[in-house]
Amino acid sequence: MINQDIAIMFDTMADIMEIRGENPFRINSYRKVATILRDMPEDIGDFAGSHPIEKIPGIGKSSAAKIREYLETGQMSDYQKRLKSVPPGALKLLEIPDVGPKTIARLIDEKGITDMTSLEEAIEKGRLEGMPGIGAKTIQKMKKGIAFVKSYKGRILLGEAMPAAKEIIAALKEHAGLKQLEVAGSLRRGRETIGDVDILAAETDTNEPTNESLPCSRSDQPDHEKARRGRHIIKTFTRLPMCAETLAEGDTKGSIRTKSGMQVDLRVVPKESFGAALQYFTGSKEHNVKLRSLAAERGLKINEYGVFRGEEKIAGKDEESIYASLDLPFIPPQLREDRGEVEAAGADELPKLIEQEHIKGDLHAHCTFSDGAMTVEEMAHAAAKIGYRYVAITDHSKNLTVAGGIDEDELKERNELIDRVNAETDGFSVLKGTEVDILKDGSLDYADSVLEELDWVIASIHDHFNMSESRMTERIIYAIRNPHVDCIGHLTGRLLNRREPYPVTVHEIIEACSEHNTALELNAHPERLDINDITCREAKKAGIMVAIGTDAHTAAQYGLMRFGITTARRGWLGPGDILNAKPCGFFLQGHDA
DNA sequence: GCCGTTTTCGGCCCGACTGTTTTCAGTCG
Repeated sequence: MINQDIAIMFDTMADIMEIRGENPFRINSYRKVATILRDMPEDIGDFAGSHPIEKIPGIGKSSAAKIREYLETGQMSDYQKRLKSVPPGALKLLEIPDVGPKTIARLIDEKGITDMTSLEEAIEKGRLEGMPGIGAKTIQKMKKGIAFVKSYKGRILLGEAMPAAKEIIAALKEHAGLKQLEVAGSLRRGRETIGDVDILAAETDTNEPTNESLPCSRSDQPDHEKARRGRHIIKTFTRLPMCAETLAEGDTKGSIRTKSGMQVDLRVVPKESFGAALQYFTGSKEHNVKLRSLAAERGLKINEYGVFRGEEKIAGKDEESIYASLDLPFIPPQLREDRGEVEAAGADELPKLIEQEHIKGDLHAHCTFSDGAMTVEEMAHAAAKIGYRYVAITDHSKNLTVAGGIDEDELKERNELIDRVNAETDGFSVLKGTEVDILKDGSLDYADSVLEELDWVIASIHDHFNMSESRMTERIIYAIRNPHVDCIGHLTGRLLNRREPYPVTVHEIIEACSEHNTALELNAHPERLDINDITCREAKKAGIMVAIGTDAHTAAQYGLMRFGITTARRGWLGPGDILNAKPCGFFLQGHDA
């Protein structure tokens, strides 16, 4: 995708400028351009064909010219020039924790370091010793950091980070007697991958003054007493059983690496500032910057302790108060990416977002007929038990032999079983479904006469990933045109940290879906989250419905629905945009079942 | 480099922790 290619160039230029010590605000604007390009649903080349690039807020004349040059020539001369100004391996050094641009610049200029290998060598030979400001501890940290970068396997998946965070919160509640604890950061915003886990704790003390009008620094509490309590909480944190290494341990902040390699930061804040701190540490940075500029226009100042008019604290106990001080409604964490949510909130046009309670069923599940681990009955009972009204059993089709895909006879047998299960159940239905393979030429793995017997047809790609973008797109559109196809499964086939998405022109798919009234699946498995948040939002704009499915192969995986919901919320989707917020009857219309 | 219902120049968020420091720079979020 060309947007991603250009975004990487802008990010790389920003990295180089940091090492070269250029104006931080200029660097920031380069990073912003990269983010804008990544978040753009459409191809920047297509966009540039009909719009001036500099009309995009955040992209000015200078960046637009760079982008245009690349679109026209396949080259960006500023990028090439900047690349030559640092050793090619030096950028990788930025990934080492606690090693930043200033240090790297000195390593290059004073010691001739060019990459990770030469840095390791210099450390081994003691060549860094005696550098002013870089002592034994810093060198030791570098060594550890290099080992960490080498073992690094990518960002942590939402589905791994959330349970880990919950476990730590439970342990802190137990060992430190804390009541108010929340996940913050990108994990709270529900990003599909997370750099590190942020947790926020409020000090618990019944004697604490709660007078909102007092700035926190004028609390009756002696500072040393607060510091002592904070330190105690942080010490408890760094001694939790899951902690493998302590990275920092202060009065209000601690940082550990867990045994599974995750960095977890804990911050302790006064109770009366909990909302301000939660808002602040949830981010995103871009969202906060926007709020701060809104505050500045009103003569207010926001920091992690509250909202202040001069010395007077006017908000901070909860997040609602922070937004209210700016005359804004509460903005859900999943929207806080500076993608228009602050403006929408100001105009009272925030969408009503999908919630777990709106979900009436799961539209993607497997049973023992294909590669699932549980029977139709077991899957049905488990779904009914969590309060669903239906589940679609969507076994693989015969082409997908590795996953036990079933042929027409087996499908018929399974459908008869589903009929029997449904006959015995009240208020709950099993939908007769399939996840039918889209074959290489776009045709489907079952004939129309077979598909028309089913309540719910997901069509998915499971092979021939290496096609060109245009052929892959045609292949999927061919399937969309089949009137029996209700939904396209995991559109891009990506596996986070493991497999790149196959190339597909998303806006053409969306157009085709819109034309043929076909839904897109939001596969809720944390490795997939496919379609992603950006595509969700595009689908909504085009009026396409989204079906959240967990791809459950066992009943326990119904719980993955929450990650799908989070992603849908990030895509601004509400109950009206989600197919499985509809009642069961919606899926049975037109069928005999 | 970007932006402007005060502005075309001057601002762009800011506090905690660490290490190597005699008062602060670098890193991080």
